[in-house]
Amino acid sequence: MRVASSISFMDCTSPTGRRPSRAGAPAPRGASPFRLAGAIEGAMRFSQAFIPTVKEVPKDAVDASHILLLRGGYIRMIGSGIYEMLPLGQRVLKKISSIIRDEMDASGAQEVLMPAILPASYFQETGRWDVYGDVLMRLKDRRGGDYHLGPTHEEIITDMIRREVKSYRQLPQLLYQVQMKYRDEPRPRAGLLRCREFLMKDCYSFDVDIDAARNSYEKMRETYVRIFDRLGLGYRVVEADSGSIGGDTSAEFQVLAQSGEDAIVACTRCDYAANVEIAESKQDETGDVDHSKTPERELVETPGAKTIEQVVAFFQKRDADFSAKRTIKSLMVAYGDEQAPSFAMALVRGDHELNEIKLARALGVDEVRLASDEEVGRLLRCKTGYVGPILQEAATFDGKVFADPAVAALADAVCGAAKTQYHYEHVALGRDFEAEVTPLRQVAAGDLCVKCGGALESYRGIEGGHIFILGTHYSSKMNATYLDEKGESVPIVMGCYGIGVSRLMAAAIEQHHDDDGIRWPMPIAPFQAVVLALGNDDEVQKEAEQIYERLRAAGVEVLFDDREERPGVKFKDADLIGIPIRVTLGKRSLDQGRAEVKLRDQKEPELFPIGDIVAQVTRVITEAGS
RNA sequence: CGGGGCGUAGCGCAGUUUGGUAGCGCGCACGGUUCGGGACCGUGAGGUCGGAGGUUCAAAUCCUCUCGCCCCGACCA
Repeated sequence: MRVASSISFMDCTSPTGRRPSRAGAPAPRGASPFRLAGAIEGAMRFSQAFIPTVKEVPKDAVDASHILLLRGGYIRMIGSGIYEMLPLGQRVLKKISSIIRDEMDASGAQEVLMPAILPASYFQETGRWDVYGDVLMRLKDRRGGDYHLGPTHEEIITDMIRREVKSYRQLPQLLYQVQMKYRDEPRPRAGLLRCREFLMKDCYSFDVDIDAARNSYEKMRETYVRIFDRLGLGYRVVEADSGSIGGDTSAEFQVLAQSGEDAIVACTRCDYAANVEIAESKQDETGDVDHSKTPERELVETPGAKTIEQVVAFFQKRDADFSAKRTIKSLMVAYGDEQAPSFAMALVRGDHELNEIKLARALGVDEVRLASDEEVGRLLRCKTGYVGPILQEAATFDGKVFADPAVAALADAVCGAAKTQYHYEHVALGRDFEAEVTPLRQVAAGDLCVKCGGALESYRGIEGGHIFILGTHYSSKMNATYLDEKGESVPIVMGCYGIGVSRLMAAAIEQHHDDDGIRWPMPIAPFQAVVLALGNDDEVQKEAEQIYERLRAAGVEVLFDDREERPGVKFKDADLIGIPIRVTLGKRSLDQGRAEVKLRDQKEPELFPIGDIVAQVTRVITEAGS
């Protein structure tokens, strides 16, 4: 065992593993006036910490953040999509939420805490008890009453507000909470990125009218920008679909990462950025398509050519220049009542993808789905793969047909003949078939920006935050009204603003890691620095301990690796856990009166006189900001 | 919900085809040697083979049912 240092009184436990006596603890914990900005309480000895790192890759983990959180001893899974936070994980969560709380408070929002377990009546009031379906974690109490765990809290907070707010004088209000949310996801995956229980900061604004609500929304947008900046994450604010939460205006804060679930496009020239679900690009030229020279339509037998790829391969045999850009992809979709669905046909150019959300909007419905093979057969009398807008006689389909502008721009195209094993050659919209022209396709890299005409780039992102103007969607359903100056009853205008706290912890790793482990941005690292004492030389141990004590006295969150482990083990663990600053002391450097400082982001260490270490470390932390 | 895969020691895996003493690596405990990038030698502890039922003299292994986990898709603030 190590020799106790005379200044180790602030330790959680003494080096002997026993608690220090009260009398020996002059400074109350958490009272250090020297704490650096962004620091949370705590320094720790590795030998006494609960940091169970593992060498081998857990078999069920695939994503970098999942693997590293498990290996680094941050989290453990106890059920599908349900995780425990170990001390390191909890520290990171605390740091992220304290930055969030700091900025939320600064924006004027007030923190509340609502229950996680909710009586069914609130969601029944807005219809979400049914709409949310299987995603709601439902329970019954002993008397058979219906309850559920909160997936989000619009109804509850709207109720809180409607009971108390009666007058315009009581508005605006801006309330938030940091709380566990529960969603029975169809498929939890990727560790903390998609859980059934997750930590979320949710905030709700209540305003007198839409203009005031826009103000709140703008204020939150700015607050979010400050939060994401402070977290040290690379992100884009993108226009987004509002989804099932309702409302019109919304923006997502997307943490950029190759492994992200969401595809987004961003302009290389201006600030336009959007989720591909709703992204638009500059309209393709559609005016004056000249098909006067287009040859007569021709029915071609195309055995086995079911996919665009196969069709292209078939026509390339005659014309080497033929490409998917000269084909029309025809898709049958079903919408409306699932018992008796309606059908529509969507046409996009062969090299484009259909955006179902855009099609749904064109149809004026919430969602559409691709028609089944059986449905296509019944409506068109042909197999999928040969669908086309020019129907054969036996077809019974009489729904709407929509075409993307890029299809309208084709003067001489190939499309399915709506007859199994056949395609048409030389067809053109307006001559051979009719369709309503509206943007339907998924925007892709290289398309032109709707705002400025610049080229769009594509990224992948992880949705870390989402802000919405809800309007009166909830307040009108729940009768949350106030009396205005004229004494008239008016529905409150709402907004809601979420940040996935636990998800951000994983997102940060997806964005910041290498082969050796995590590379935490300074503001959210569980510790700012780690001190490694190498070898079992008494002098080295003593000196390293002094450095550790001086760092903590200076307010640095520091982990002291005092374990009786070989150097390699300590280096590997330090890299894995991902602490930004590593201070290493070994016999060699001690003999020169020096210790080594290495940043997790850098390859090479730097040697400094031992007396300068504290200054160096605090300088790096200060420069990293938070 | 559709498709695929996997459940054997704390972790990672072999053993299942062809039924017959449950194994390996890591980790853990003890002793020794080592000590700047996951050391080495020796000794040792640790397993209802996911669960239930069945076939059999005999089941990790064959059959039936069931539970759980992962991946792809569908879905998703």
